Amino acid sequence: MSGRRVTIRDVAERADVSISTVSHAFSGSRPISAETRERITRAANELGYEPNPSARSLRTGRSGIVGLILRPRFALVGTSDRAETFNRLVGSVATEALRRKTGLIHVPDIDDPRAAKVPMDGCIVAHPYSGDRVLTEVLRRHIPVVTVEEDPERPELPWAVRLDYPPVVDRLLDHLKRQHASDIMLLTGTESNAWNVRTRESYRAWCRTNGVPARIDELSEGLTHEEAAQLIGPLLAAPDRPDAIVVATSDFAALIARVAAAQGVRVPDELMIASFTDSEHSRTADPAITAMDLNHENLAKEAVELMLARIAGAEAPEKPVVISPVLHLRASTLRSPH
Amino acid sequence: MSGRRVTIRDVAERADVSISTVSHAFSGSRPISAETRERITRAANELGYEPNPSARSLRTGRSGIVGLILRPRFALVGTSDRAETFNRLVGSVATEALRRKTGLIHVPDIDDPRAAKVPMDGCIVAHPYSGDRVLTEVLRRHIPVVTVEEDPERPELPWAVRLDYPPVVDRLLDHLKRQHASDIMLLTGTESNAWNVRTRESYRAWCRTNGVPARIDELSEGLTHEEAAQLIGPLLAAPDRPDAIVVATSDFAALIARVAAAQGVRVPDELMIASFTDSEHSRTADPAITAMDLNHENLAKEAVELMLARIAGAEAPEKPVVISPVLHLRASTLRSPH
DNA sequence: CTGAAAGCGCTAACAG
DNA sequence: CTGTTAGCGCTTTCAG
Repeated sequence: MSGRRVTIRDVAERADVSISTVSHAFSGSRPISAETRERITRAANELGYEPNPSARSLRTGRSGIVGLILRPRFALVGTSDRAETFNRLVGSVATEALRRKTGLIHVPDIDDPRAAKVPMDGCIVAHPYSGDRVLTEVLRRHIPVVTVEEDPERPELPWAVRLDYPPVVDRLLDHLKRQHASDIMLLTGTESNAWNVRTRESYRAWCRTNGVPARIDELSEGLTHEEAAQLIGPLLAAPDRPDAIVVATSDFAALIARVAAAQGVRVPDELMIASFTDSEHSRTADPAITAMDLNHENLAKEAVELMLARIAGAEAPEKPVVISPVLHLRASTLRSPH
Repeated sequence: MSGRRVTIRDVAERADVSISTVSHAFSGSRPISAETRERITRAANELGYEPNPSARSLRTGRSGIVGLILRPRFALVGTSDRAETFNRLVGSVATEALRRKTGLIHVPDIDDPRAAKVPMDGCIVAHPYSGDRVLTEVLRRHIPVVTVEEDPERPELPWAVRLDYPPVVDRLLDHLKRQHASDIMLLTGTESNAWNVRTRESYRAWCRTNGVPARIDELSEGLTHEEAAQLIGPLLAAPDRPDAIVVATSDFAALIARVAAAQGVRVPDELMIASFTDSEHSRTADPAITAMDLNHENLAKEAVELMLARIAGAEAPEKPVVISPVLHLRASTLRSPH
């Protein structure tokens, strides 16, 4: 093909200037006469010159690339609720990184020794688990890290963007109570991340405050819809069926709505349903399902901003950045006044 | 923080060997005595040494990173059918890249001058448009490229993995005909990529062969469900309603099924429905919808393999690699024998 | 089996 | 305003 890559030296030669002049012409880091700049630009274009990013990084100590590690194990292989979550977050981070002129590299598994080590200035770890193994490794390597949601066992890491669940969970539960729910059940996820841990805590606290017994069961994020349906069917048929269910994932919320319809349980009159993620499933279910939106766009925006600040040498913030989830009240929890 | 990054020099000093010995100990590219190797390994661990990827790339001329450019503009912002497609492809490419010890970098917009230039050995461009602008730019820069699906205007590029639509489209249409469809309508997408262009061509060819008029209308991939429903409603209410609709995207197929149900049009007896992507929507629709699966996993696998071969200096293949889409016949096109 | 040294392409002092 | 030069950290000849 094209014999050799063209370097800054070739451009300098052709424009009849020194290589440092070429370098500065590109970076704009010192004044260059219009005429010289013009000659350099032409030479570069004619030769098809592109600066070598590795050489630049080696010299400057910066690659202009941040890594993204998405921890939830069901992000890729799970159902479409997880897929949509994954998508929105990755998409938002990518968009924001682009806006900030920063490359984004997908780091599938940092401590797979086979994985190519890539030059990153820092790394965003999204939705870490309790005592997250990968987060530990990144810290050990002294890679500047920002987390999206905190590691529940390491709440002290200040370089984090987190969601403030309690007020929103309270608002949801208060709302259900006002709609005359008397037996609100929580179907929590089984992954040990902040989303599950914190929402569960908030639910428990609310129950305590309101003097009602907590009623919690698990519905793993990893279940297929078939498996989940197997568990939901009996629950809705049981004599002690709750009159409101808050379920972690929105696709299972939609599934509950379908099972309820099949069993002749009326939503919201006999059963209210809400979920802790929002997606196509909750929006288009019949009836539409009340859901807490995780505000991925803002999480991503703040995370990238924090990352760049950290790379630029900013002081550690006092506290993590706090984002509020957004509650969408929909028909599944709106009983008509009798 | 940690004063300075630790380099190969520090390790050499501490292990009391030369830096070249350290280098070779890591790369295994020449015999090292067990004892020396042991000293080096210990020193490296104690110091927390990690080779600098930029220095390595600069020296070797390889970064071990390939870029992924996903072209369809609705991949990120579109509905969940597009999201699922995006997901499966990115996920599959990432997985395969990992298996091959290759880093994967997300390239959002190659010719945005603001975007950081990243070191990539090559670049996968997925689902290019006709005369794709970004593909042109990548070629101009002499970046080794492999496309997933061909640019319809550049079918001659041999470094491509493509889907072989005609046989599968024929099988689908033959199947519909055997189920006594007499008026099969195609609702094609409006994006000018191979998927739309080739399936449309195949449909036209089949109509010609079978001596029936082609009946094509457009349904843009960019429409919201509401907008699409506005167009579908009248179509199903019209006196010349087709008795089978093949629609590009699976979520619109599911939407058609819902609109049909609402209008009392029985599927599949009065109307058969099929789609040219498969997703959660087609699988879980009622009735489940016949769909063509784009086989993203195999596309990704072959694309990564081709990319690595190309980087390694392999000869250009004679022809693109050809993958077959997979047809899933489901209830939406299975009429009970009368 | 090990060491010395050249240099990948670029940036940033420093010196005009 | 422009040129010279010293490395960034690593791999890889070439010599032992």
